Amino acid sequence: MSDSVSDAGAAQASEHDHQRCVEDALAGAEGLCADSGTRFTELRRRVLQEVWRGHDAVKAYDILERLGEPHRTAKPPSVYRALQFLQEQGLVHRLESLNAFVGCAEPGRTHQGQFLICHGCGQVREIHADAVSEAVVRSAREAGFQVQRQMVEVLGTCERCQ
Amino acid sequence: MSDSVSDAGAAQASEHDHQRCVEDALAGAEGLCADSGTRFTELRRRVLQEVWRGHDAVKAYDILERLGEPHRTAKPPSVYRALQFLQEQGLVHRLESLNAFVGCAEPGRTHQGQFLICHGCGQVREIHADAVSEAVVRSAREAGFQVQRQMVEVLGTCERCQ
DNA sequence: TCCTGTATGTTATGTTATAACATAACTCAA
DNA sequence: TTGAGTTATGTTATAACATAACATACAGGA
Repeated sequence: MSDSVSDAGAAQASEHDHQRCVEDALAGAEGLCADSGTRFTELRRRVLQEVWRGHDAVKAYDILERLGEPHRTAKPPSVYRALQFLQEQGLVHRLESLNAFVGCAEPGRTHQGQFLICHGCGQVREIHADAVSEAVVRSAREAGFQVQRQMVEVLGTCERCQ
Repeated sequence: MSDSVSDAGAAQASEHDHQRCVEDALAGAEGLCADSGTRFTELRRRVLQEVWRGHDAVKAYDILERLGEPHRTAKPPSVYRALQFLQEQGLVHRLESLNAFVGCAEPGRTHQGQFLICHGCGQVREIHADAVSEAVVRSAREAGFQVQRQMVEVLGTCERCQ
C-alpha cells in the first residue's frame, strides 16, 4: 500500500528536478528554524525529507519505516512529535481526510491553503485561493460563526490524470 | 471523553424539541429508504438514532457502546457498515477532521455541505454555501483540477459560545 | 561544572477501522 | 413453500493510526 507513494514520487521526478525540490525545502526549513530560534534537529530534518519524498501525502508509519540510521529504532512518538513540530513551524500540513502529511509549498507565509488531492496519481497540490477562504469566512459569519481554522480538501482528478 | 456528546445534546435540547428533531430524522430516513428501495433495518435505524443523539459529532465506538438490546453484542464492523450505508443514502456525514459523524441536516437533497464545528460546545452546523462550493470548483479548475468531492470543515466558535 | 529546558527514547496502551469468512434474513419466482 | 439468489449481520482477528507517561540524553547559558 505504501508504494503508491514511491510511484507518484517517481512520476513527478520525471517532470522536475525533485532532488532540488527537496534540497530547497530542507534549506528553507533550516533557515526558517534558525530565524525562529528553534532547533532543526537531525530527526526533524530526516522526517521532513521523507515528507518531501514526492508530492503525494505521506503516512506517519511509512516515514517511521524509512528512517534509516541512526533512527532505525525510532518509535511512533518520535515521528509524531517531529511532525507536530514541523506543522507548528508551517513546514508540513496534515491532510485530515487521508491521515497523512504533505510538505508545505510556501512555508514562511501564513496562509489558509486548500488541497487538491488527485485519486489518479495520489499527488497533492496546495493552492491558496483567497476566493475560497474569504467565502468560507463570509458564509460562516452569516451563520454567526467565528472562524479559527478552515480545512478544505478537494478530491478529484488532476490535469495529467484526466 | 464521550460525554461532551451528551452535554452538547442537553444544551441543544433546551432550545428546541430534540425528541421531535430525532423523530423527524428517523421518519425522513424511513421514507428515503423506501423510495430508494433500500432496507432501513433495525440496526441502521438504531445507529442513525445515536448519530442524532445531539447536534455534535458522534464517534463510531460511542455508538457501539450505546446500542442497547438487541444489539448489545454488536462489534465494530456492524456499526461501520451501518454508518457507511447511512452515508451512501446521504443520511449522515463523516467529519474527517474529527473521525466522527453527524446527521445530515437536509437528506434527500444532493449537495456539497460545509461544516462549522464549534470547539466551545462541540456542536456542528451544516451549511450549504454555494459561494464556497463554487469558489472551490473555480479555483480548482484554474489549477486544471476536476473536482469530485469537497470537504470543507471549519473550526471556530459558534454564536452562542462567543 | 552544574542547571535548565528541550528533544528524544521507551514502554505501554488507547483509538479508529477493516479483512475475511460464517450465518441469517429477506425477496421473489417457480 | 421452497429453494436460489441477494443483502445484511455476526464473528474473529488484526491492521492502521495516535498518544500518555515516564526515563534519559543533550544543548547552551550561568
